[in-house]
Amino acid sequence: MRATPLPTISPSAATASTRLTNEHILQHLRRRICTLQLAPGLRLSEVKLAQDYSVSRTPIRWVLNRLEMEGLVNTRHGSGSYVTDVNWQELRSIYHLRIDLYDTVIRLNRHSISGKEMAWLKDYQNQVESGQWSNRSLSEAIMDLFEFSSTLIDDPYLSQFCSQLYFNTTRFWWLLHLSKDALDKEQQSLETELTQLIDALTLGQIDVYFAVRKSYLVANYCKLKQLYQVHWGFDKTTDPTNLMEMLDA
Amino acid sequence: MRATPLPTISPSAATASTRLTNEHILQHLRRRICTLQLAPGLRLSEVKLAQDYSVSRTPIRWVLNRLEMEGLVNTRHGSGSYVTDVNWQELRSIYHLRIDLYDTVIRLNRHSISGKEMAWLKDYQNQVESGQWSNRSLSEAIMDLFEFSSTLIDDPYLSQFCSQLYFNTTRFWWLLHLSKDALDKEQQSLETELTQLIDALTLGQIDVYFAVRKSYLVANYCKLKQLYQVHWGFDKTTDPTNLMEMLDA
DNA sequence: AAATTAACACTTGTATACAAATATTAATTT
DNA sequence: AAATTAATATTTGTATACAAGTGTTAATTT
Repeated sequence: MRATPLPTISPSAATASTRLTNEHILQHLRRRICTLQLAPGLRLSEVKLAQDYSVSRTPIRWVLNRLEMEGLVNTRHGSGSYVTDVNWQELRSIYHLRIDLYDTVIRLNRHSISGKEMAWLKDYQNQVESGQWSNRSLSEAIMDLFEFSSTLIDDPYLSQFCSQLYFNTTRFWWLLHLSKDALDKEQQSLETELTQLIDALTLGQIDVYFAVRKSYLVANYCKLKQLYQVHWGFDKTTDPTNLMEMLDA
Repeated sequence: MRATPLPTISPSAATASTRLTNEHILQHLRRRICTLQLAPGLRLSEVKLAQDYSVSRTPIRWVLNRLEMEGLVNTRHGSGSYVTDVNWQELRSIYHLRIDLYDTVIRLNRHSISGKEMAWLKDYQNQVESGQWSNRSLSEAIMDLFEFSSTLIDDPYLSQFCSQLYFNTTRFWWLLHLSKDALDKEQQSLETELTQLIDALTLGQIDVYFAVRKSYLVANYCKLKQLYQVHWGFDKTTDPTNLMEMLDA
């Protein structure tokens, strides 16, 4: 169920025969941040991470640098590396940008679908329809779909940038899917989106594919916006409310 | 003449009292790459750079990692760190993306001009009109204007992304301005652009500011495209011609 | 003489000791 | 007892020795 398979080890039991590459550690740590296993505000100790992944501080520092560039971590000399938090204002900006960027992708992207890609998506669809989904597993599955979609963007700069913005918003997915009811609806929503996406690729219309993706992003943004307004009033532009406070409420 | 003043030392004579920060080294090295002082294909030795900037390999490796993420350097284990080269295909993609992104900036950016920014631009205009400009100095001045413009983009993600793309195209500026004649025309072009930019800011129309910037980017792209077509024929999509070969011709 | 192989020099990657900065705790002063 | 200050522990940043990989050169073999 993964576009790029992650090593299935738990980080604290990294006694695998082959040493983990820096890229693997980066992906693994990023996932843990994006799925809220590592909550905003949490301090990440370099020595602790080094022990967890059975490497020295040097590769860990490489990974933390990457995560800092991506905006997921904030390192302070003598203090620690902290998982970043985002307030509503910043979150809204990122969503607006992501929505607008989809138009750029639709205009510029000239990717032609391969059989392998088509097969991946159909296999993914089967697994989504047949599986039982928890909060966590569905969240990860949706990340898998995003990562697959980003491989359909030919321009490496654009693809990477879209991913970076995604990583900074996906943590808030949890805000919308705390209840069992919301989870079921999300699964249904994903299934209908998948049929549309497959239809688009079957016709070879990559632009339609991303148009569908965009519409679901907009829908998600609207839901989040509504949730925010219900709980904290309308358009407080100077609102410092961050993710952790929203989760607590 | 700099938005963010660089230390004026030459890198080999870094005997300054205060140690250079990593950020300074990064900016300095990036400038040297973007102005072709460090040509595409060149191998950068970590120990050599460490000596030049009077630091150990550790900060240098941090800088090279950043430059690799920006796409300006390519590091290979056991071999070296090489300044990247770009072929026409890739260059065109980046230009298309940059042009399209200006529309995103125009749509989303809500920056209000401060007196300080206005003053900077007018001072810049004075210096451009009064100064004598060589190839090198005009190239650096144009980079200064870009860096100033990017500070007018509020969204940090969008601003940084635009900068990254800029760094990957600006090296080709030299292709268009090898002759004294082209240089003079470029200076005149810059002067007229500046009056338009100042007019836009005076009226508080930041969107117009970036519309002007966009038009000059498009003009530059067209010039480059024309140059390419004259020398290497039309639309060879599989053309591996890179910057170094174009400069040689 | 040509091809192959082994030895060596050189470069980046990792691990680790130490330096600099920060956070915490204990001691001191008021 | 409260506030301040000094001492200590903890954390990230830097320098450096060593490991792993690469490229070149010289020796060896055919």
